[in-house]
This record gives sequence, C-alpha cells and structure tokens, in this order.
Amino acid sequence: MKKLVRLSDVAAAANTSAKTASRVINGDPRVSAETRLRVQEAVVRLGYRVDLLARSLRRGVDDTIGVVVESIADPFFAAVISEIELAALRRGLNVIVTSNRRLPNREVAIVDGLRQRRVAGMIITPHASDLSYLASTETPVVFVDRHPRNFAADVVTFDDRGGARTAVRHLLRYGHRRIAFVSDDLEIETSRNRHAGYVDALQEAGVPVVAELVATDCADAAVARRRTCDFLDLDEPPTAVFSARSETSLGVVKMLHDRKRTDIAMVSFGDFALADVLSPAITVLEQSPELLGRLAAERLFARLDGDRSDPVNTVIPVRLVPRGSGEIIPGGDAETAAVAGS
Amino acid sequence: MKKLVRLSDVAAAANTSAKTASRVINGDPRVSAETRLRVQEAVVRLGYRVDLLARSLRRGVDDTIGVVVESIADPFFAAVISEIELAALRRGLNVIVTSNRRLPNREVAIVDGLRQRRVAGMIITPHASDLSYLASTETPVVFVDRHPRNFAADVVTFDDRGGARTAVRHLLRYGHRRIAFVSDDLEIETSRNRHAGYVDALQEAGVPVVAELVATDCADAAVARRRTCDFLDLDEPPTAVFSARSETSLGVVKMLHDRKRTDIAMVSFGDFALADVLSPAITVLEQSPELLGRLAAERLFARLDGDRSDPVNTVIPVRLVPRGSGEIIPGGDAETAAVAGS
DNA sequence: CTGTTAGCGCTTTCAC
DNA sequence: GTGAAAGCGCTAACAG
Repeated sequence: MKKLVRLSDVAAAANTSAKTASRVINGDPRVSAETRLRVQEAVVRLGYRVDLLARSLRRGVDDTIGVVVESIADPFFAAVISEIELAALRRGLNVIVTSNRRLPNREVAIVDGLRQRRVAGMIITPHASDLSYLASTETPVVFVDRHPRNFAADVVTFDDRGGARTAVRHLLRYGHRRIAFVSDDLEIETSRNRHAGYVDALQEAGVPVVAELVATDCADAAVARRRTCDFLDLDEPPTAVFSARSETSLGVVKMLHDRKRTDIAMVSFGDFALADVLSPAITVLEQSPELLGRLAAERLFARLDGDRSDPVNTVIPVRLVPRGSGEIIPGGDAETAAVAGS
Repeated sequence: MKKLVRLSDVAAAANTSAKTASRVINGDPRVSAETRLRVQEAVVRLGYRVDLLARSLRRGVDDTIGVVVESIADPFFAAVISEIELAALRRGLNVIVTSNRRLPNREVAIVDGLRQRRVAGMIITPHASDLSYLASTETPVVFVDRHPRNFAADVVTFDDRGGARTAVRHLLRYGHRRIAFVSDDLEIETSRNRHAGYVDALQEAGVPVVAELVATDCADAAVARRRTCDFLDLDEPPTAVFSARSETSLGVVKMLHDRKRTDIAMVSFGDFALADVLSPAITVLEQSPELLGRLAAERLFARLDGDRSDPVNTVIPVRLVPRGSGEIIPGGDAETAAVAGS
C-alpha cells in the first residue's frame, strides 16, 4: 500500500500549517509569496495530489455532474454526452454518466444515487418517472430533450412539433396524400410532439389522418422495419413516410431498400451517418445533439454560478435538409427525386 | 438549505448507536432482528440516504470506476461504454466517463484526476502517453483496444492483425492486386496492427506493397474521403480498398458513391449502420464493441474481487461478413458483386 | 450482539 | 498573513 501524501505532510515539509498549505493549493491570495513558494516546492517534491473525496465531503458538494440519458449507445445521446463532457472538463468537473434504459424504477434509483453522491448538478433526459421531488433540492437540474413531469425547471428541447410540421408540409407540397408516420411510443414526449406536428400538417391540408398509416410502437430500428413492411403490404401503400427519429429511420430505410421501394418518399427527423450516401439520399430534419449538450451545460453552469432566475425553456430550431428522398413525387422514382432535389 | 438526515439521526430515532445503525445499513448480520427493524423503520421514516462521499472517504475507495476512451461520440466507444455502464450498475458501481480526445497531456491529467477521486478501478483506451506509473498503483486498471506502453496489465483487444490479414486475403482471392489501405495514424496500435495484417497478406501472395496505395493519415471520415479521391485519380487506381476502421469506411464509401465507382471492391474493419443497406452492401470484419466492454468489465471486477494473478491478455476474434462490396472482382461491377456475394 | 473512540483528508470557523 | 481547533458523515478498530 503506497503511502498517500497528505496535506499535513506538505505543510510539515514546507514548515507551515495545513491550512496555509490548503490556501496555496486553492489559490487563496492571502499568503506571502515566500510561504507560497515553499509550499509549491513541497507539493512538487512530495508529489502531492488533493484528495477530491475529502475535499468534496468537507465542502458538501462534489465536483461532478451527473448525466442521465436513455441509452449511451444511441449516437444521438452519445453526441450529447460528449459535448457535455467537453464543457464540464473545461470547468474542471467530472461527469458521471448513466442510462435509464427506459426502466422507470431504475430512473429514480439512478437519480437518487447521484444525489447521494452530492453531485454539483444534473442533466437529465426524463423518461416516465415523476422526478418532481427534485424541485425541493438545492442541486440544480437541467432537463434535455423532454420536459419533466409536474414541475418547472430549466429545459432544453428541439422544436419537435414545428419540425415535424415542416417535414410533413414538405411532403404534402410534393403532392403526397398518403403519408405514413413511424415513431416510438407516444408516451415519450418527443414522439408525441412530432406526431402532433404530423397531424397539424395533415389537418391544415385537409388530409385525413389514417390509422393504418400510423405506427407508434417502434422502439428500435427492427420494429420500424417490420412496420414499414406492413405499410408496403397495404392495399393502398403510402407514397411517403415520415420517420420521427433517426433510429426508426434506419429501419424504414432498410425495408424500403430490401423491397426496392425507393420510389417511396421519406423524411427523417434527425440526421444519421450515410444518409447522404444512399440513393436516393435521405432528406432529414437536422438537429444538433452537440448544441443540445452545449446549451444544457451552459444552463447548468449558470445555475452553479448562482443564477436564481425563473426556469428557462430553450427550444432549438431544426432545419430541413432536402437531399432527394423527401422530394420524390407520388408515383415518381429515385431518378426524378435526384433531379427534383438538386 | 434542506437539513440532511445523518446516520446519527437515524441512530437516535432508533434508540441505538451510529455504529449499529451503520451495521444495519450495510447488511451486517450481527444485529438483533429487533434492533434491525427499529433502525429500518427509522431509515424509512426519516428518509435517510447514505452519504456516499463520506462512506468512500472512510473506506478509502469510491464506488466508482473511471472509463477513459478516445471519443465518447464515436459509436464504437459509445457501445463499449454503454456495456461497461450496464455491468457496473449491476454491481452497484458508478461510472465516470472521460475522453482523451487524443491529447497526450490531457490523457495523463484525466487519469490522474480519476486517481485523485480514488476510483475503485479504471478501464482505459490508452493513447500516446506513458501510463506505466499506474503499475505501482493499487487501483486495478484494464486496458481496452490497445496495449499500454511499457508495462504489463490486463488488456482486451481484437485480433487486429489477423482480422486485417483475413480481409486482405479475401480481396486477393477475388483477384485483386492493387488493394489500397486506408487507416488512421500508425502511431495508434490498432492501425499499426491492421496495417501489419495488410502487409502480411500481400507479402504471402507475392504482391508488392505500393506506397501510393497506402493512406495512414485518416483521423476522420473527411480525410479518408479525400485520400480515396486521390486514389481514384491515380493513373492506375486501386481495384479494391481495405479500410481499417468504421470511421474511415464512412469516408471511403462516401467518395466511392460520389464518384460512382462502386465497381471498386471494399472491406471495412468494423461494421457500421446501413453498411448492409448500401448497394453494394459493405463487406465488413465484424467486431463487437459490446463484447469488448463486457470482457473488460469482467476482468476489472475480478481484480476488484481480489484476483492477483498475472495480467491477462484477451484477444477477441473478428469475423468476416461478406455482403457484396468485398466480393466484387477487378473490372467487375456492383451487379456482379451482388450475385457473387449471395 | 452492541457501543465508544478515533480518524479518513480536507476546509471552515475564528482567533491571533 | 497565519494557525489551532473543529468537524463534514461515515466506518474500522477495539472494547464490552
């Protein structure tokens, strides 16, 4: 067991008290230049490193922020986390990441665990649980992607409903009337909002919402793929598909290609790798997970710095990027699309 | 400031000592059933939660493991982290994730920071730095994807060299002689090994290694894309490309499609989303980041459980998955490939 | 089975 | 500018 160098050791070596050594370590100016030098020398010579646990215990908060997402493996959340980690490191904060994997009880357990660690703050993608007890906490919390249930807090989201409306309007403009909708469970707020935008656009165009064209049980690409297959097997298949999430888009794309039905138009909410390489290239609503992460971190840091103002609701706009698949006309084909898209 | 419930409060409420309450909390059997009940009742009534910082300080280690990867946003590492997090949570451990972003000094700073937090163990993708000082530490460390410099420790890697050899042999078997190689910097061990496998296969086939067909400066997809472009512009372009990493494969694929040169064969070390949807579908060496994460976590846990045996070197095999792009013959085209591949 | 004492390593009083 | 004492909340050591 290698002996740990403590602050008192440094103090002894520098012929001063632990408190003064502590002052030097923490950059307190009220130390004479001479003493400071002696301490710094001792720190280097002994190879002293602050014990962050002891410091955090004494200070009452840990220099760590907790991040809770749905799945770390999801490229979207991975990008969000990465950005948060970058911002945190610049501030000298550690990041503990956890995933709720959509298990409500796990979600609460995880959040509680973070509190027990006295994290300085949290950034959470809320799932099903009621986390309103967090409102009574000192610990600042910023929610991302979705709103928490039953209480007001800082939230950063995308313009889900507006974006979906834009996408479906786009398809309508190209002449589509039978537009399928593929999404995750409507229990999830983002799905719900995107579905609402889909309905908005159809209604304002006087196009009826048809149940057989709506699949809202696609938790992953595999299910989205099967549902797309079902669509294709309808007596009157859709001429366009709006996929509400990158993950589901992968499934839709796969099936359209498997069945060689790339004459069917498609727009994806959320970009994904190779979307621009496929033929036709996939028209997407571009949302920046990096920006989401950055804004959430900024909001949290503002709270850590003492911002006590009312909860802020940040909505990030999304942008339609036409690439071909969204510009296919009903009964048209990929060739037409490529031309129309450019 | 909400008053925190301490263990002593629970003890008082249960009419016992802090130590006994502590025993109950920690499941120590040497407590009478009656006392135990009283304590448990008090815990619930007061809403007591252990202070993990205080516990960790006292115990000397934190119930946290540190994970250092190159980039959290990389789907490969994201999958590794996700799997580690799952395993850790099952053991009641937290996970602090950090990325070195390929900055050597940052790498050391990060690892030191984790030590200062007294993490129970670490899982590290080593980059350039010499981390051999970790050898003298009590903290167990498992390295993933690459070996650390200058010391022996548990390592979990893929069969990089063997896999690359397999891939290139595969292309040679289909008649290719001008096979390009695209990878990241050879400073990185995985790139180096995959390059070695590439050279192995060419040499055993008596095919010379041509410098103009080797690009080892592709840190990301964008560079890989440009290098692929350079290849295509050669007087005598390659008839096949072996890409040593999923990330670079994205760039290669993009350029081949941009230039409509999907008659050129290609194999990717590492699978990626939609690889099977492209036409031709991309032949890959399948490596499982999940398995890598799981095995690394298991190794670390074994060490945490007191395993003091010699360092273990785990090599995970990779599997060639023919999908079409790797079965294109020189001078052939995508159609031929699709047929040959099935 | 239970309790007392001590102390993890640091920083916050508060005094000098 | 400096330092002594106290204690963050918990648990290891050692009694009883």
